[in-house]
Amino acid sequence: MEDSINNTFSALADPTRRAILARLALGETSVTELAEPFEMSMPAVSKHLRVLEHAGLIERGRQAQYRPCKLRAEPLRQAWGWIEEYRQFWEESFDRLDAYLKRIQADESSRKKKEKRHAGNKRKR
Amino acid sequence: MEDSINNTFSALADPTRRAILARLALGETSVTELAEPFEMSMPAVSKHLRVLEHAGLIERGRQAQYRPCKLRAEPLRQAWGWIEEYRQFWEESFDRLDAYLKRIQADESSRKKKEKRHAGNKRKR
DNA sequence: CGAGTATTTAACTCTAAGGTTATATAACCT
DNA sequence: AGGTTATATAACCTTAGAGTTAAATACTCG
Repeated sequence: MEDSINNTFSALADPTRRAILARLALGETSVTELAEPFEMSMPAVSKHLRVLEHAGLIERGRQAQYRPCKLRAEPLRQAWGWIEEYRQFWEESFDRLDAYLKRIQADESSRKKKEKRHAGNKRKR
Repeated sequence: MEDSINNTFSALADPTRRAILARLALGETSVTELAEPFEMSMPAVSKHLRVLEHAGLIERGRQAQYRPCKLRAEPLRQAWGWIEEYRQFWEESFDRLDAYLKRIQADESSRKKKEKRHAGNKRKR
């Protein structure tokens, strides 16, 4: 389980493999067709597929001499879930921006009310 | 940009680094404290931190002889966004289940209405 | 300044990852 | 059976990753 997320993330760390997944999102296809866009040998692609399969990100069938590959998104769901836990941290900046805008607004209105306060109004960073 | 997602995913592929991020989610802290839970040397942890920093997942400050680390979630947001694109694929099974349940329900009611239709009612898979 | 603490860098080892070419396997088609 | 197509495996090379220990650096404090 812990292991599976390792496999997922390390599978996703390679651009060739991400491209393969992107292609598979359009639909099941053969190894040869998957290999076509890449400037690398078939065995290299075959290895990438093995990694993806091992990570559970693809399934392979058999259809005549073809071994069609198909996306399996379950591990992506897990990875997504892991990252999701940190969501508050990237939304924080929006919160800060929001808070900042609110402060600005407050300043605007208080400046209108009492014009006396001068500009050097430092805030904690 | 393409590169940065490589760095993010490969940084996340290591359990030590994920644990470090989890710790940092609780708040900024020193390298020594980060290293404490792990059975590995300081230089090893230091290297992990360098990887995380290079991926933009942490920031480091200076405070006396300490070099406090702090979570930076922006790359997580990107990674999350990348995975998010595949969301429909892991939700598909729920959709299928949903569709299945609807079919069952339909069958139930139609069975009640006209009891004549027999069971071998194949559907496309 | 000099000792102590926190952290990084250097130099090295070991294993795994990603690629290659050449060869094997599997199923198809006469 | 024998040739063709699709894919996988074997054996190999090169580089990167994760660890180690030992030494350097960057501060603090008395």
